Formats: sequence, structure tokens, C-alpha cells
Amino acid sequence: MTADPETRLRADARRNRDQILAAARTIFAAQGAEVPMEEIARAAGVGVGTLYRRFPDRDALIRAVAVDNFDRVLRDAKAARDQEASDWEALIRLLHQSMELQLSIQLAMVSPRALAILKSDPAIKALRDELLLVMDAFVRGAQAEGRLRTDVATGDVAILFATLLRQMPGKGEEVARMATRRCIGIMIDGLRAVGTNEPLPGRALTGADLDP
Amino acid sequence: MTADPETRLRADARRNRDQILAAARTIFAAQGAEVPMEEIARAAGVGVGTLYRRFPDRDALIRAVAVDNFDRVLRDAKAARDQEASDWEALIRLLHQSMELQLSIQLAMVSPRALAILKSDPAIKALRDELLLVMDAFVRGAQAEGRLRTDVATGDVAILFATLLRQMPGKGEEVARMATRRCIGIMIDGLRAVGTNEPLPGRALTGADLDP
DNA sequence: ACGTATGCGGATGGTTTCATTCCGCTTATG
DNA sequence: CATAAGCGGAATGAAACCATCCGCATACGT
Repeated sequence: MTADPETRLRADARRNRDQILAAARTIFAAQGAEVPMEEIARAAGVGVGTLYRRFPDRDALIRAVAVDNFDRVLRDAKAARDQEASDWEALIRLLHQSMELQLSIQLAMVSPRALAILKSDPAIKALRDELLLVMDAFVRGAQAEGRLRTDVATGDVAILFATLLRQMPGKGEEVARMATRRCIGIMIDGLRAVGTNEPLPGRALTGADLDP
Repeated sequence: MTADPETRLRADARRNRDQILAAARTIFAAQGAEVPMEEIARAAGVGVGTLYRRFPDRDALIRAVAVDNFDRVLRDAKAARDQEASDWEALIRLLHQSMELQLSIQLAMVSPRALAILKSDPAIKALRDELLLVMDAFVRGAQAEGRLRTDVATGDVAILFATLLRQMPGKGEEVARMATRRCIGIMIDGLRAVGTNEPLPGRALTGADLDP
């Protein structure tokens, strides 16, 4: 209903807005949603004023990043489903396209503040739920294929992934990036269904366990 | 040289000091070394005044926690080496005795502030180096046994472990604890040497990669 | 090419969050 | 019981941070 508020932006303003969102995506993914606004502005190459003119406060920014990102991930997920031969491969591909998914998880289930915001906005909450559903389908599918170990559930994968990817502070860009990619590899090998797996303690964690 | 400054403490003071250290261990391990001092005091069941009387500032507290903790871990590691049948099993046991080791890693390589402090104190730096050496021995040993995948090094294990264990904020104690234990299990399975492993990208990360 | 509405950066003010200190009261100890 | 040792937490000051405002710059319609 709100017309399209973005079309009427001046070209440079539009560009800045996109840069801000991109910067926020990167930073939120790496450090969580509570970083100083100024840091985001700097990363985007704009002044704080510009940031605040476009997004009246942090919550607005988080909301915008969330829609933007959930959209991307859902698109990626559907592409993966369509193009990959199996649910397992689709899941792996999704995990390797990590930054976007990492951010989704970060927002959807790690940062308490982000979570509160998302839940208070029905449209975003719907996206979040859809994402959980899609991941759930991959997980169950891959298990049915006999490739993903059966003693895990979507919550396990999400938690594992989200925790792994919080970037370690104060390491070289170089090492950090490599460490992340290697950790994902190890994690994936740990998720495979193979005879040598030890049974995991407790019960499988579902999407519902991520909520409160 | 400093006599023994602890023997001359009044009984209750001594008890409080221990509680503070215990609380700091738990909290540092879960949230890193930058939590408000007051939170530590509260967790220890004492006033901030008491905390500051015993440890003049945060650095002193971090130092104290570090010695205390490196000592424990080194003891545990030696016990593991003596009592377990193989290096692989010793490594696993160490990883499962997680809280202590997690804190060591957190202090020794994750928190930049802690790292700076540790390095400026020769005695603690020595402990840290010794710990890295011991882990290194386990890693190489387990690889020689053919049980640990050969495309990882100590740095990988440390990073994997440290990142995994940063507790997720705002989840029930119950779920958080279970998630941690399950993640460790998955990670260990990912570290096993089995035919299904995909080769990891980049190069193996060593202890040296953790420094800067 | 020009006038103007739109947008920009970053200094600034007010607020919150922390670290650290201080002091009147409590308690272990001999 | 006297007293030195210890305790809690309010008070203080500094730092970090959010959000606003305004003089200057730039895109865009004509």
C-alpha cells in the first residue's frame, strides 16, 4: 500500500542505501546485531547522518536487513532444491553459501534483540517460519536419503552453524576466512551418516528449541 | 618470593575469593573476558567492593583466572595422557572435559584483551605455550594412530572448539547445555579420520596462526 | 546552465553503561 | 570482648553510544 518508497529516492541516495544494507549484512553476520551504528556507517562509506535518515533507528535497520536477507536465503534455498540432485547436496550447498544463511540464523535465533523485533512484525515472522520450514525439509529429506545422520534435527544444524560462524575477533581477515571455511567442512563431515558416529547425548534439537 | 599472600586471609575472605574465581571462570568461558565486573560479583554472591579488594582491576582478575585455569587444564591433560589408552582417546576426553579447556582457549587465543595480558606476563605466557605444546602432541599422536584426520592441525581444533562453545545468549540453561554437548559430539565425529571426509580447503591451521 | 529540493557528513548534546572508589556497618578471631 | 579485617553497594567520573541538527554539496528537472 505504501506506494514504492524506494523508487522516489535520488540515485546516489539509493546507492548509499544499498551500501548500508550490504555493510550491515556483513557486520551483523560476523559480530551480531549490537554493533555501534557508527561502525556500520563507516563500513558503508557514509556518515551516520545518512544512516539515520534512511533507517530511523537500529530496529528499523535490523528489520530491513532481515527482510532483505530472508528473501535472499529463501531464493537460494529454492534454487538449491531445484538444481541439486538430492536434499543432502542442497543442504550442503546452502551451508557453503554461508554468509547469507549465517546472517539469517544469527538474526532469527541467536540475537535476542533481533528475535524480539522479528517476532513483533508478522510479515518477518512469517518469513522466518518459512525459512525454518525449508531447512526442516532439507534435513528430513537428507536423512531419508541416508546421508545425514538421523540423531540430529534442524535446531542442531542451525545452532551448530550459527555458533561456528561468529567470527573470531582480532584475527587477520585471511586466517579468519580460512578458519570459517575449514570449520564448515569439518562440521559437514560430522553431520554425515557414517558407521563411526558416536550417538549424541540428549535429544535432537528442533526448530522449536530455538525460540525462547 | 611474595610469601603466600593467601594463607593470611581470613576464612570467609578466602571463601569469597574462591567463589569469585569460580564465577569468573564460568562467565569468562561462556561470554568472553569483557563482561561487566558487577556481573561477576553478582554471580559470585559478593559485592563489587569485595571483588575489587581482592583483584585491583580487571587485568588482575584475568591474570588470576588464567593461571588457575591453565594449571587445571595442564593437570587434566596429563591425567588424560596417563590414563587413556591412546592419544585420540586422550584428546576426546580433553574435549569433553570441556569447560576448563574452553576457557583456556578463550583466554589464550580468542579474547584479544586477555591475549595481550597473557603475553605481557612471562610466567603465564610460558603456561600458555606449554598448553599449546601438549595439545599439539595429542593432535599429532592421534593422527599417527590413524584416528584423527590428517588435514587438520592444532589451530583448527582450537578454533573449532573455541567458536563452538561460546554460549548462545538467551537460551534456557537446559537447552544451551545440551546444545553444547551435542555440538561437541558432532565436531568430534567430523574430526575422525574416515574415508567419507571431504578434503578441507586451504592449509591446516597451526598454533602459530592463533597468535596475532 | 541554473535553481532548488534532496541528500550528505560529522560535530554535538543527552543518555546509558562501566570501572573503580569510599565509607559506615558486620564479623571472624584471639 | 576488643579490634583488625572484611563486606556491600551507593556514589563518582569517564567512556561509549544513540540520535539529532545544520551548513554545505550534489543530482535532476527545466
